Amino acid sequence: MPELPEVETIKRGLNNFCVHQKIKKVMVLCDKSFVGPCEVVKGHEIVGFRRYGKALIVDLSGAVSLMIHLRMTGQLIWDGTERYAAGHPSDNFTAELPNKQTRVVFELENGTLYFNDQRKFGFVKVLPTEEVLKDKFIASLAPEPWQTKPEDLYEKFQRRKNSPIKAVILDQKVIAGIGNIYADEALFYAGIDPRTRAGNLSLKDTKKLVEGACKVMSASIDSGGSTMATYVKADGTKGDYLELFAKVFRREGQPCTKCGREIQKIRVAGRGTHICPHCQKELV
DNA sequence: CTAGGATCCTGTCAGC
DNA sequence: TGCTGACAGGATCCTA
Repeated sequence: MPELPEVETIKRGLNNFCVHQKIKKVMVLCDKSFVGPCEVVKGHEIVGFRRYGKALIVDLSGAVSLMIHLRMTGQLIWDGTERYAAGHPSDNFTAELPNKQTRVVFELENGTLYFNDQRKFGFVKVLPTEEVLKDKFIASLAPEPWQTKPEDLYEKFQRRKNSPIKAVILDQKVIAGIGNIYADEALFYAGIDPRTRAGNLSLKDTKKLVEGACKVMSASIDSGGSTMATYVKADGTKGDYLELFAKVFRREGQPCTKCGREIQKIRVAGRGTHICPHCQKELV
């Protein structure tokens, strides 16, 4: 679930709450969720946080780093004098921890950091700091939307010309950080039907799509990511920031904010996909 | 090389 | 109530 804006939100929060603290103890409750020797982490201080696409890097003293990928259902929940939680939105944000979905626990000096992950697709991986950039996933990441040159992206679209454009922008080797929410939102911004073959986008279409990705992601980061724990709606019920800015994602059956026609949910590249059939045109 | 589908795992929800 | 299948904010692996 968590995409670039959510991971950026986590990074900023943890930098605020956890940096410069020593890791007193690590508990691995699910072997699959922790790659590498967990003993080497103990006793080291958190030096800082980095983010590459959807991957979070925790740099520790002793030239050791952690790479954390939340995949579909990962969450990082800081429990100190206050709670700070982000990632896949769920009751875990406010629940008693650890619980059934807790996979790794980091005891720090002023609180505890929980890595929760319902589906166990995510992981924490230990590696020497100098090898972070050599990690296969990190090394193959394309530039993020703000650094993407439309000309380069256009080239990649030509190479993948027969795939639906949505499938192509979900590929982290093509453009980094986009997931199912922001793919739908960026395509809506650009007025492009997600089923359009990538080869049918012009350079102008490509520019518009990059612009859309930048705008929707910046807006999300500015509002704290789409999945903060703290958002309470006016009526007192819980919500997430998603509903503050999403124009199509999870809005099937509701009117399009531009034209009033009904937002539809379809299936593209094996993923649930939300479109306005009137505002988004299939390019041929 | 590309394109498409299966797969990892747990949980929830709709339909019968 | 219980069962079944579909689906889920990701990425990789396998096959053609």
